[in-house]
Amino acid sequence: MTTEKKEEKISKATIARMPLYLHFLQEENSKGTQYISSTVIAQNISVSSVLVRKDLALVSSEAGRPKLGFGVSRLIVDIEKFLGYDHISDAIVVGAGGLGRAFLGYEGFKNNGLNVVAAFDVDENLVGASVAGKRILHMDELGAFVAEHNIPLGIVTVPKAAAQEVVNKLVEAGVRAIWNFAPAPLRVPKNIVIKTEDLAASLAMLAGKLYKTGDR
Amino acid sequence: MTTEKKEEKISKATIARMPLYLHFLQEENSKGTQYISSTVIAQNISVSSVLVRKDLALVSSEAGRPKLGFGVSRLIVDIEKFLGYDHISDAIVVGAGGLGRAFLGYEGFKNNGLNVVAAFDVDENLVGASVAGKRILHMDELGAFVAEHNIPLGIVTVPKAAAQEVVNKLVEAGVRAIWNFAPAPLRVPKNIVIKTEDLAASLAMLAGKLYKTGDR
DNA sequence: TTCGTATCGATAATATTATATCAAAAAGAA
DNA sequence: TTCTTTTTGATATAATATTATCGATACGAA
Repeated sequence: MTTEKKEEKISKATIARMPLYLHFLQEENSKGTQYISSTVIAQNISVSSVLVRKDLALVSSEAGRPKLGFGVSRLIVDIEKFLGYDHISDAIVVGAGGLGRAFLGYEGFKNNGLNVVAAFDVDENLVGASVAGKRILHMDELGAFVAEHNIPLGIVTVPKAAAQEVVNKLVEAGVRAIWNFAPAPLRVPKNIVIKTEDLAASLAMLAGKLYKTGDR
Repeated sequence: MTTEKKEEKISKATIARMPLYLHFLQEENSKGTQYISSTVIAQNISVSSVLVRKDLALVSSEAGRPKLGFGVSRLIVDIEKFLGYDHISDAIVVGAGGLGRAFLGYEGFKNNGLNVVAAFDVDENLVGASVAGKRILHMDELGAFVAEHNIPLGIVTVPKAAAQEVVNKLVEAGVRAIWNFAPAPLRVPKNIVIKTEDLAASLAMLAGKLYKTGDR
């Protein structure tokens, strides 16, 4: 079945709105709402209704119906599929510090299709311990583990100085994507997908907005 | 001296690039580089040189010099000032779960002008404990603490269900900005600055890019 | 001192993203 | 069935962000 789904370029801004749509739709769904209009969605997400329709048209093959709106459950399925929430994939965390252990202990990402299965570190005091039933293993075991379990995603929570080296090891081990929380821009081969979570930049925006309010 | 600095609207995209510029400039500075051209910066940040000049013009009053480029140390000072890294302000964390304790234990944000001084929770098993010398207090003490220490920023790391209530308490207590890590859109009065860190959306972008590479 | 050149900063052109407008579709009432 | 109304989806417009172009500046060499 060569569905030949035209893979149009979907902007980051649109992707970023998808979880908002999804969240609201799930809420409505649990209230028993069957159909919903773009106007209602728009008001709750604080965007324009036209934008809602454009966004939804990009990820859902089912068109909205005049006078009725969009089918809530169908939208949920389509958005979840688009976001990859419909198939859970495994991930490992490298760096078992505070943030790394938080990832180990947090089950919430299962709702986002993400299952963290183990952590890795070089600190002998941490290696061997478990958090929420998930082991902390030594970095030396990383390569074999990734290969054996075919892990597609590595989450990097090590200090800045170690980040590039860790990323190299992950790439070598065979992960296809990296979610980086170290405050450093990293270099990866072109076929590897990387997203650096720049909390400093976020904080900067917060500070910037505070500044604009004058009260600093 | 009414400098009357025209506070132009600086886009989020520009603000997000500032930490990248800063990081690179600090690296160059430590290597002893005195002057640097927009072209060189552009190559390292992977943006166009024109954009670099535009961005820098927005935050630095000192102009670049033809044939030489921009003064590195001066740029660092100006960017840090713009980002608010030059004056450290205090913050509290609400929710002493994995992520909340990670914030308590992480000193790195001091470089970004942020000092986390205490955490709050309702769990009696956590209240009274300390992480990295910082106390975990009971939610009931939040109001008095914020008022007494004049805390401007609250970091929310509670589960989704509790997030709105916590935010209300923070606002009532008198914080002026909120950094929200709960996966929920929250309502705040207009004079309060809020930034929701939507990790689900980030993850979605990662998944989206992976999808585009076809190898899913 | 003069010249050649690297670099900036201003302006114009393009690309991207969001909003406004409106004809067409279809549910539900009369 | 026919009419009214809501809502979609397509197209046009506007706003924003990025890139291209080019004259002006000043460093450093001759």
